[in-house]
Amino acid sequence: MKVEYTLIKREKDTGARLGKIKTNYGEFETPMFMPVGTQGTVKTLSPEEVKEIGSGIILANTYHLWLRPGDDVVAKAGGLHKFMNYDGPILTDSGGFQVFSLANPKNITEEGVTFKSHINGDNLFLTPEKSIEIQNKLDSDIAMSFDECPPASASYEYMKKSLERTLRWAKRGKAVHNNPKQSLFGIIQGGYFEDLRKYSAEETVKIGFDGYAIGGVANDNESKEEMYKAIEYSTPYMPDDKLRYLMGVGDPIDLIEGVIRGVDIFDCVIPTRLARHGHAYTKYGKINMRNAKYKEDFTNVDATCDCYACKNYTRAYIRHLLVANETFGARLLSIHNINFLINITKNVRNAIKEDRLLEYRNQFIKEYYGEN
RNA sequence: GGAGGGAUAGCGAAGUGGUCAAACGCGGCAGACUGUAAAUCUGUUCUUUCGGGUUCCAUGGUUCAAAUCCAUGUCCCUCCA
Repeated sequence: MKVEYTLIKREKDTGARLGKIKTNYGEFETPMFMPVGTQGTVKTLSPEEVKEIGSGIILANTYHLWLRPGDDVVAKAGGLHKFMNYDGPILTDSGGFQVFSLANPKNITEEGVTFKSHINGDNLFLTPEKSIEIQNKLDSDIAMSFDECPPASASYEYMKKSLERTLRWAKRGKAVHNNPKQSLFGIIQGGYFEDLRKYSAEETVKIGFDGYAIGGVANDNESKEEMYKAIEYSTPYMPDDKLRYLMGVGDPIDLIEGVIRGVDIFDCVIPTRLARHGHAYTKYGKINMRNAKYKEDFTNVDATCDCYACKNYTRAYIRHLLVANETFGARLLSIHNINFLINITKNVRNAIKEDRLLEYRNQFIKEYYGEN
């Protein structure tokens, strides 16, 4: 089956959506945060741990799995779920973001994109058809259209040209998509230009997908205000009865602001990357757990947190692990940070149910950014 | 007893007359990170009232100028008896 989205209610002040999504691998409530497992693993965590944290769905990457171990290997294993022993829903990104993020030389033409493999420098050619074909084989629950994700600094003219090509790519991808169990999502581009976002959204919806994503907002150093506007420019044109996915966004406040603007799911590498780099989210802001001041801090990372790391380990111990380069430290913080974001989405869901989302947002900001 | 090598910042290690407050690595202290080329990257690390001040085992010397040359001492290492 395709994923089925049900809109349960809208929050009274903001219109934020509480929903439910059904997949072949179970259902979960939205808003939801999706941990990133680029190479078929949420770095340092087992699939069981990811599920225990309460994550409804994870993301894996077409580009990376195509290069290694290869989509054929995954297909032979029986698909990505079996290959990585994860029986929850999986969304695969199309490799489109890698067009933006991977090192040059790269050449973008109507036909597709020429990459240099980041692993061995091989020349690679990825097309919309190829991306969908790979995702069909990976057998994820949700495949993403192959898009171009231009830098935020791109000119209006380039953005327009790029977005139109992305629309043509979306059609081509849809035309070859042939996995009946897999949903296919379209991606809205258009940078921070209101008319381009509207145009991209309307045209993408016209093509017709099982869900829709907003792309190109987490590219480079845009301000949060710009990013929020790009979301506002997009969501009004996205259908009520389909899942809305904001790609690459995961700063705690951005999750809340995204939901307020009509978004259902998010993905982001940041909780796990920050964890590996020694940072932890807390109710009172982000902290660098490597700092000397935690050397003899025998409290847990976040007094309000009930995750495995916080229930069992102290800041002093985790700092020791980080400083000693022990992977267990990165693991504990990955558990904690993902838990923190998943918890935000849980709090957001409750706030929607109780029609107090703005109140929740304001309280969160006060505590997270306040002096404390 | 004899021959040779060495002592440089928290540690390891470059530098062998001026461009040296002294490369580089580690360690320390901070910062960044938003569809993961990311357990990565960046800054900083004698002292200072930012003018300077005091350094390269110790003491004395040569020189306009010494971490670098000379003398003596102390300690360490290797080899031969």
